[in-house]
Amino acid sequence: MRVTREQAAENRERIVAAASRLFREKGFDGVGVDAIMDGVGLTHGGFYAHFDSRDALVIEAVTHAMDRSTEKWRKLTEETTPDKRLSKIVNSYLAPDHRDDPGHGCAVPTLAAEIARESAKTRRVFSGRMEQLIDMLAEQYQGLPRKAARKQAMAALATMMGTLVMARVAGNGELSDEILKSGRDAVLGGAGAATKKPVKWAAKPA
Amino acid sequence: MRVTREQAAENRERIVAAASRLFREKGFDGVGVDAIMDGVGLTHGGFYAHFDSRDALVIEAVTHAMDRSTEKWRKLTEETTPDKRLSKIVNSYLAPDHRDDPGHGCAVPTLAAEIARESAKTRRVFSGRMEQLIDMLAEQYQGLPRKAARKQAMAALATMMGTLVMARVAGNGELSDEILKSGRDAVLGGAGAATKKPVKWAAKPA
DNA sequence: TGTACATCAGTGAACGCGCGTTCACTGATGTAC
DNA sequence: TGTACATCAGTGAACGCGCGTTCACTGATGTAC
Repeated sequence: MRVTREQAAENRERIVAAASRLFREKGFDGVGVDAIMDGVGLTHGGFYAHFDSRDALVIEAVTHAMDRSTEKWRKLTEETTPDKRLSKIVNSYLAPDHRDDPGHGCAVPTLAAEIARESAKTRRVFSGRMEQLIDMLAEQYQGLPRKAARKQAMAALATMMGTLVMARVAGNGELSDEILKSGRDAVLGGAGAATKKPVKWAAKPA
Repeated sequence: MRVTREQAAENRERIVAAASRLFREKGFDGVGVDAIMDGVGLTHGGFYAHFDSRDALVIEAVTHAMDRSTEKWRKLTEETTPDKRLSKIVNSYLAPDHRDDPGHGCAVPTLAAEIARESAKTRRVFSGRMEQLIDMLAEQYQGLPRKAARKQAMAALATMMGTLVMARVAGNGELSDEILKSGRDAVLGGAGAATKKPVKWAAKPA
């Protein structure tokens, strides 16, 4: 039975949102068209009224997830004073809540490794969104020249997403929390580390 | 037709090695039993003379890959003076050669995100091998107390594997090389950065 | 404003294909005498 | 050391299931007059 144009548009958006969440939770190969449409309360046959193929949805779902992350970081910075923005982002990213709920979290730790194996087109789209996150982080390194800030931002994102992946592998116990903390301290400068002054990241071996 | 016990044992090892490489290249869901056995020159039916199930092979293949990484790092440290060991490991890890050949590289960037979704048992096994890598890195932070060294090592591995994932998403062009360099400099202290003295990792925003 | 017709989002069955697993069979290896 | 039999790694066909996609159909929405 036909529905309103408006309703149809809303359904389409809900399919993208559901897919976006399910892919982050179970991976691209862990979720079928069936499960996605179930998650929206529709039947699988109707899927192709909205998308040419499952692959087309994959791209949309991933960009949707990435845009939500950018949005979230934007909100975080807006409600925080400039000197606390970096720590705000990093602490919310490397928090148990984020670790334990990949479906609503950043798509880089959950899907980037799989995207690295996808077509050049898909990788380019994702790459572009990754650079948006990098740019937002770079803005937080105001004390550094533009290029150096960008470099710090790249390494920060790599550390953040790598830390989250490793923490998730470790589960949610002591080791996992330890990993999260190591990531926070590495990016933010190690307040509360073993020594009084900030632990020097990349300390030279004795 | 039956083969020597010796031959059979060798075939088993070759199946594990082939699976290990193929999983790293294409992901757990990107390779079937068929393709693995093809890679060894056998037919798929014979697979079950060696393994109870495909899942059983997955665990063996992953530990195989991780043990090869540990072995490689061990060799690298043995042939290098203590003060250059960390940079030796990091530079070989964050090199274009490694980025462009995931099949023979570290399993953490290629498979950890997928393993995070596997059973607790699988995650525990992988976690244990990850800690071996962390321990080896921690040994390179001789100037720090045991706990601080371990913490640096965790963050270093997170940065290294995160950097590799992001570099692979970016392909193998300019952006990808830039990402690789940001990771090397972050872990090793930024020699060759925009400023003369090492860029302070985790520089406080102005 | 009301009526007749065209459109098309959504339904549910069906198709085709890939993949993990099973199984009867083969024939060289391993073992018992 | 040689012979007879049991074992079992490997073969290739077949099974069953899940999944992406197609399709005829439904009936409310949108449109033309």
